[in-house]
Amino acid sequence: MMTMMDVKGINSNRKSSSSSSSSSSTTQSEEEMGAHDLRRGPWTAEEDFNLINYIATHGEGRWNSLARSAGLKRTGKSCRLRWLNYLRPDVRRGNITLEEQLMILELHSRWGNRWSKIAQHLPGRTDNEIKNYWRTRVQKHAKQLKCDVNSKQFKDTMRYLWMPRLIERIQAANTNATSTSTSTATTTAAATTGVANITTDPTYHHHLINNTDMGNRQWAAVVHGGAAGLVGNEFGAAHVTPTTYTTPETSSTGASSDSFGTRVSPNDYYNMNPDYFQSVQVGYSDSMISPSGYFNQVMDFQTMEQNNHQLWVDGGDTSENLWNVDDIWFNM
DNA sequence: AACCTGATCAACCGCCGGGTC
DNA sequence: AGACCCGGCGGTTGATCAGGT
Repeated sequence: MMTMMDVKGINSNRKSSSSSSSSSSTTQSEEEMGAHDLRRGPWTAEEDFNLINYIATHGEGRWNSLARSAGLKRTGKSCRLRWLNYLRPDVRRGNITLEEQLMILELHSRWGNRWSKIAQHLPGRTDNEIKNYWRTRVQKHAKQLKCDVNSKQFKDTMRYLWMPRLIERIQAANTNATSTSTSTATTTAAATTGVANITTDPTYHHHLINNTDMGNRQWAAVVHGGAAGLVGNEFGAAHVTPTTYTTPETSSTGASSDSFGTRVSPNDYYNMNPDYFQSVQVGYSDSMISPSGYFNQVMDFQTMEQNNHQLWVDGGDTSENLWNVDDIWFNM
């Protein structure tokens, strides 16, 4: 049984207490519950404790009745939100990794503001967190570029500039990790095979450039390409280091730590997210493209980047910020 | 040290769809 | 059929933090 000190929410809340909440009017939820003494605002450690213990015993669901049964003076919605976004044991905390950034960009380009759908592909991340990330980081950059976040210009910048650059960085981290990892041989062999597969596929370059198609095949490769990137980070490594890097092949004995120092074994993670792991594997085998093979195609993007640069600059947009990718995007 | 400003993110709101009666 | 409840989603708010002046 957990103790009060285990509760994550201690001193972490930002909003004012219920006595100074932003609204004094009766809410819809209050009316629904027929209650007049509902608390709002930041959750206390005691409330967190009660909610966690109740769910540990009785499980999730039926949030309104859960709130009452647990003795919480909260709406069901509030309990659900607190649980899903903060108290759930598999919630990841800490910085959004490069791989996660890449995935968010890609998935958002496909699905738009479908945060929960995007979050499903980022295990441990909540829709709220991704939404916040998008609004605070991505939209900020759109603002700096003086273009609408939904404009073609901004989407092209993301697609042809930031995403390839993210891949580059992931690849660089990958290379750095593998160069000092005991699993170098395995990874290199796989990479070599993958390159061969790609270069014998005459349609591949077209697929890369015709990015309306990038979502499925290539993305599956990118996802699995996280051997030192995404997969490694799925286990909690904010940034790949030689000491924490593990390939999928060796990951069963490997472990990495997140920014909070929690060590999670990959096997544990796969057990927690079997669907996700399966989907990644399916995507990878379908694509027949190795991670490194995909990353090698970055050169195509770089060529496009240069072409785009010429096109856009010549076309009259001489904004320095527009092309100062590292400054505006990666140094966040 | 005090103030200002922008960034962050937990929590709230309103709306909608599905299920039940 | 329609009223009601509930859960889920996307949008928004605002307290707090951090860095700059």
